[in-house]
Amino acid sequence: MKFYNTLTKKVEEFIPNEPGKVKLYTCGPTVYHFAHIGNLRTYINEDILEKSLNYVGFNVTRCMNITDVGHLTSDADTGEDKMVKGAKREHKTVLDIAKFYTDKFKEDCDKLNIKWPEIVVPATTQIDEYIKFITDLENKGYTYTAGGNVYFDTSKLDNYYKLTNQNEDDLVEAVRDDVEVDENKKNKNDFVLWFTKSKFEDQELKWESPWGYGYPGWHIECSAISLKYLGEYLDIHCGGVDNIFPHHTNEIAQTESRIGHEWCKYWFHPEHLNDESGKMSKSSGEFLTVSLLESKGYNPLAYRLLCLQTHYKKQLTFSYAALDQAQNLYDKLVNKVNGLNPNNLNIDENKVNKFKNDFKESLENNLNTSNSLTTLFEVLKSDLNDAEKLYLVKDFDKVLSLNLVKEKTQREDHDEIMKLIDERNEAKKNKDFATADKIRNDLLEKGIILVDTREGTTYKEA
RNA sequence: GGGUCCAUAGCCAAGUGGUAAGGCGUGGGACUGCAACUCCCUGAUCGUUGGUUCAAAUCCGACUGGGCCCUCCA
Repeated sequence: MKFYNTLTKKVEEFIPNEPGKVKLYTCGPTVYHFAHIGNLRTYINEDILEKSLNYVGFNVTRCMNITDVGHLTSDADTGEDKMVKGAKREHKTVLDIAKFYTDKFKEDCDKLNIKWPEIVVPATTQIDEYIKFITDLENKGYTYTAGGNVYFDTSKLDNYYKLTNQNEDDLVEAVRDDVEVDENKKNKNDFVLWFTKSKFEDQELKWESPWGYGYPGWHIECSAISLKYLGEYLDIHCGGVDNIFPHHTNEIAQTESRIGHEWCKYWFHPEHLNDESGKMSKSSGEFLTVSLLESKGYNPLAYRLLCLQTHYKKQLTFSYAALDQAQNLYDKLVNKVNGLNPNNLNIDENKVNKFKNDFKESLENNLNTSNSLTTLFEVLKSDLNDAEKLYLVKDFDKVLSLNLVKEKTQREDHDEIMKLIDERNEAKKNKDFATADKIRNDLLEKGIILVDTREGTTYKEA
């Protein structure tokens, strides 16, 4: 298995610390609002990574945090906390908001067939861990206190920038207009581990600590949760590209300072979904959620398919034209797959294995999902028998997760429908097309689509 | 200013040195009472420009054009 490693800037063969086992950490969502489909693209690609690792034989343990504390608004560094803002908007407490949007996020993941990690940890449940973590760093001399806050002193590190190839001289402070320079920092890339002096007046969640009543910095949660649940040797750390600096850079700094050795060898960063103007955001442009797509008649899995057609290291610009294409393709795939009739056919292992191998090689080659889809199309076009095709579709769908095979459970009114089909065929024979079309349309209104084939007429559900 | 990702037909795209996969759409055809479904056929010399090479979309340089990051973010 090879994939692009941000740490080395190369596509590399993946070798876990323990043969056959993978410890995978993914940065989770900040649950102050609905996720948009751009957020979800990252999780789709991380899902593909996890399932591909499983497909080629690894045993994956995955952990994800839920950020429910301490994040700024998108508007200004000096503004309200995102969580607080969400709470005010909806007249709820911060933790109610977090619960609500965590549930919504999980629903979106379910609709997109993104597997929910076995370990999911809300940040607010681990305050003791952060305090232990920061105390350790303090004892080792990596911190200082200024202006009421505890900072990490990056000058103690030789290779703070190993993830990004930057250097301190070229770093521009407060490059965004809405960010203020923090005068308390000794070095421009130092960052806060524990706040007691909030930038926002109304930070709602605070805890007692050795440094005073306050709340954790923005980076400590992922480090602490990862160490606690996955140990000192992490195999892969994931997150959207926007996390590379400063979030992941700071995670490496504090974690390796604490444990005293290299922490994680592989860093996986899928690219963003953009809209015409660039990075998709919740505050500008159309707020594209899974629910919105559904309300417009799209299947969420058509969006998943759209993502899989593109490589994860390539930015994708969202358009309804592209989504329409994906929806068309999705419908065609489902039609083809469900037209297969595997009864009483045997599976020839040799013929099947050739395709399985192609599929696997595509995934192993830096998660080339576009090519793995091509293998799927080739299977459906090939001269394999229907049992073999269905077997492969099911096998591929372990990774693709597009629900291509609809389980056929017979409807209660099956006999009734078949009777109507007979009546329609009788009418057709008598050239009474008015009656024939009426039967077809009546059934369509009930969500039943008639399918005429050479072998006769069947039906399917819309 | 620095870092980083990208640039292939109308659209989505694969391609990692040997002379352009696949998909959607379009157009044509088969099937059909008409349709839907399905099936067949149908298109590009790869942002520009130098260079390396017998050979480059693929390697190197320059340029152009996009996106992202430089303390919220997926």
